[in-house]
Amino acid sequence: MTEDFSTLIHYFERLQKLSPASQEAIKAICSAVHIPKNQDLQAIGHTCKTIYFVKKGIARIYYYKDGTDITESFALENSLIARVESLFTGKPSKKGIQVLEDADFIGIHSPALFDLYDAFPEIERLFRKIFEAAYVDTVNRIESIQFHTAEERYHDLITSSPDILQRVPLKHIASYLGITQVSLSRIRAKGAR
Amino acid sequence: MTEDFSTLIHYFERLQKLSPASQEAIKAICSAVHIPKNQDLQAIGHTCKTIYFVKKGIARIYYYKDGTDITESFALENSLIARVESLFTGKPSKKGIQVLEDADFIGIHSPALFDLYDAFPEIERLFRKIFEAAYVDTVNRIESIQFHTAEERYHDLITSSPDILQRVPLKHIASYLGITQVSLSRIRAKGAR
DNA sequence: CCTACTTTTTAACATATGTAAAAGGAATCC
DNA sequence: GGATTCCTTTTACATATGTTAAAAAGTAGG
Repeated sequence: MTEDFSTLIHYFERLQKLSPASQEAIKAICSAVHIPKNQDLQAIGHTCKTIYFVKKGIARIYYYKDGTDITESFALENSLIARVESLFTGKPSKKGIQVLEDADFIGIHSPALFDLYDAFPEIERLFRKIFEAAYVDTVNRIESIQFHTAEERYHDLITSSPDILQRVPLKHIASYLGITQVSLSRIRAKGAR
Repeated sequence: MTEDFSTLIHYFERLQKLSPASQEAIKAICSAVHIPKNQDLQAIGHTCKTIYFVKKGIARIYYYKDGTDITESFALENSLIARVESLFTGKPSKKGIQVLEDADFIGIHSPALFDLYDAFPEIERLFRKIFEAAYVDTVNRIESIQFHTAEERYHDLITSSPDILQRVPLKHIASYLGITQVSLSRIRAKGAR
């Protein structure tokens, strides 16, 4: 095990102080994963048993709705990505994770992680905090989707992630915003006027 | 303390087995609250420090968006309600909780609850599970909002909560669905044809 | 460099939902 | 029980977004 998981431990420690024993326990269930652009990190139909940390690159969670490809979310550097609706229910996910730029991930094996909760309450606490924060983000996103126009959401997105336009195809941004490519094009044309 | 919190303990035990000591610790930070119809259980601007369990009645979380009253969610009997974006951040909430039918709640004081996490890991685990499940629901709700029409969401709602139509004003259902009363009326008229 | 493929834009038309105003119903209060 | 207020529906019109198709622009491979 020569891999360097310190980036991840550092990320975790900003949320929850971890004893050396906890840190080692976490590292022991991590693995490094490199995936080239346009490949799937996790396929549709697969039950999610790994939480990924993005060291480098971009990934997206996507699924098919009536035959069209929908992006549920993006994950950029220094963030976690997982299909929680499968992770927490144990059911196969209707969603996949695709890599949009050659990417380096750290994978955390979730059944092993959940086993650590008994021996290391601070690890359970860490992930409680992580998912509480993700939950709050998701509640706020509902407000954003439901009560802002697609145009407002587009401008919010490029404000919060200015480089995303250069890094992911517009069609994925359109489906992420809940609109068609055509609508997004119109919005962009309008903004350029 | 003559109050009966056994409904709540029973609700919790379906998710996580609790020792008698944990049960007593939880009961010690609970209180019974009765609120009449149309009153606020928690006001807008107040920092959320109580998680409520609905024993009887209906409540909704609401806020104002450009002056119009928006319902974020409903809570019926045998469910928990809290403004998580305030609960987990400690910031004042822009949302309030209003009672739509005379209601009986059990309030759980959240700072006291979070203090229990150190002494009772199984209580921390219980609430981790509760909020993980709520998180999954919220992720699924985004899919529902973004990729189903208002009409589909209306029919989904009355399928999953058939009695809600009789119990809450349509205007709240409309804003919950992300549409105007007028649109909801149109959808209902269409269905009756 | 040329071809093929993918992505993005543009155009024309259809539809769902929003806005505003008015009217009909239902509940509440004195 | 009449008046008032709130809730719901209806109408007419405006607008945003969807759908389909085609053109244009950009990208990748031989």
